[in-house]
Amino acid sequence: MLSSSSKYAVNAVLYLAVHSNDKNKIRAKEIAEAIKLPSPFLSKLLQSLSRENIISSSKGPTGGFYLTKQALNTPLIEVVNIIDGTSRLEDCVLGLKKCSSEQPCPVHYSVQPLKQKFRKELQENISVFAEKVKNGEAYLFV
Amino acid sequence: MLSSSSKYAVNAVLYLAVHSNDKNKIRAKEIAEAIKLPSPFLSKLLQSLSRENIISSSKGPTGGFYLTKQALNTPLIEVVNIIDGTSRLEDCVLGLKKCSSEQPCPVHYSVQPLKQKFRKELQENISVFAEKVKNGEAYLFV
DNA sequence: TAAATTTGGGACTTAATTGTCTTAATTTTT
DNA sequence: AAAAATTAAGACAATTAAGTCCCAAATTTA
Ligand code: FES
Ligand code: FES
Repeated sequence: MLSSSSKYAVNAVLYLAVHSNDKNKIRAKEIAEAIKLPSPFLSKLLQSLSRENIISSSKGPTGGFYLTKQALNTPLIEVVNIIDGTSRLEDCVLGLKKCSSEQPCPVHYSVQPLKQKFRKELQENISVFAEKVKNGEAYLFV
Repeated sequence: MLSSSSKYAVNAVLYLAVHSNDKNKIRAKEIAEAIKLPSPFLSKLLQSLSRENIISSSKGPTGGFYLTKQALNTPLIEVVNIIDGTSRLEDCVLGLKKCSSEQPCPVHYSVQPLKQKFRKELQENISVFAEKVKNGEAYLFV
């Protein structure tokens, strides 16, 4: 449902949400080891997110990636949108040019409401999902 | 959410459900033209479905692909399962080895029920979706 | 029986995604 | 000022998905 890249990106962002802040930056390599991922590839994803100001970064020794307090209030879906674009979650499931009730495909009324709810659930802020990890309700990279 | 291949396959199967029967077989080329798809590629998809007995086929002139009456009672999701496998709709959205409530990822409780409903909706028989096309409630390949 | 038509199967090509590597720019420490 | 550590950027390689092609097998028609 999501590309591998955006799965990695979401995991990494939630890892940052749990472990980092502006006083405690985390190197790409550390995250990559934690979530068992090739570090150069993760770096590229983090750079994309940083370029779009979803996460923050700083160079040099003691540098790394981190989330500011206000960044925690970003809807999680924005991470997906930057890596995958929006079409994956919005396009017609059967490939029609446009997903609409004017010209619905045969499965439209069965699945369109679910697609919409899916996007809505991912509109929750990063902090909401990070909180679940912090208090042991949910797990990353297992 | 589905691969391009299984989108094509579902479209083609529903086209057959609407237009074919054991007395009226349809050539791959005709379907490919109707749903605007490269015919050799569609042929391979139809052959996979035929091998798994989701659809029927016969060779030679007057040959082609078709759906028997009982084939109309196949759950639509089987088409997807044959082309994509089941994992795409069952695996953890964030890429955990296993999607489960014992070891849930941070978005599990938000999206797992939706994934399940999605699969359930596609359990409806092929005939149910074909009927919508026949009576003008839904459209193929637009 | 021969020719024509269609599916079946597999090798091959192309395109997209995923992953790696090299070098530059920035910052900190010494 | 120099060295070390880190992100930034982009070229390159490998893998997977998508699409093409060729020829064999089966069936119908003449
Ligand atoms: S038209 Fe196909 S999902 Fe909406
Ligand atoms: S564990 Fe991630 S969706 Fe169920």
